[in-house]
Amino acid sequence: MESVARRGKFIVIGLDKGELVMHLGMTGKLLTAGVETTHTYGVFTLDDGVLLYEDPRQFGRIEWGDARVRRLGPEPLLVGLAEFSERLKKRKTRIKALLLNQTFIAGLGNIYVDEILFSSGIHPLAQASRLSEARAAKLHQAMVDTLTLAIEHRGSSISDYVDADGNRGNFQMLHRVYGREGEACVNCGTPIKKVVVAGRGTHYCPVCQRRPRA
DNA sequence: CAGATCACCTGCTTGC
DNA sequence: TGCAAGCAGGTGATCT
Repeated sequence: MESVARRGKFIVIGLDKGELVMHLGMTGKLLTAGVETTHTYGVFTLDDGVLLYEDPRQFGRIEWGDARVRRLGPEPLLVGLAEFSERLKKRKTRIKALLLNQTFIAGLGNIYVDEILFSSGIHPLAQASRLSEARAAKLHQAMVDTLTLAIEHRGSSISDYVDADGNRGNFQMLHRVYGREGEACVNCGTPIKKVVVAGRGTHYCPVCQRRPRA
């Protein structure tokens, strides 16, 4: 093994034979300690130990080559406001669906999209191309701030997620809309709503995130 | 081509 | 208590 990198939700492992690209899906885990279980689908022998790949739901993938990675959009913590805003203008779809689209921007998942939209006061059904410059700027800032804070808290552990050492994250304690249906909005007290957008559970405050005009 | 929906799989929670 | 239905952090095939 010569290198390990991340791009979006993919882990790229450089080997002398080429690149091994992994995606953990929803329940995949790569562990440096532990024993094989019925859900262990890969065992990698390292010079100094073993790497176990577990994935109960089997939504994860391990493949050769970077074909998938090359199609990804920019990294959310690297893309500038100007480029982000330009890309938004070209898309007519609903902002929630667009932020989840990995070819638009890489690495955002359902939890973080809901939290980012809440922070920026944007309704999940808002049409991307119709966001004002000011709202696009707010969205960009919320994206950077939310991810930075989540990384500091080592991610969101709701049921399965742990890091490579088996440790849970803490960011779920700071979720303001995700998983809080019916609870009072931290800004205005209105009960948080949950609907389905782009096939995903979508949590938002109906007052702080105004529905766009049709 | 862009956008929307559904299928994929297992396990845990909910409600009767 | 038991069991079926519903739901879950993601994507990709397949429609329109």
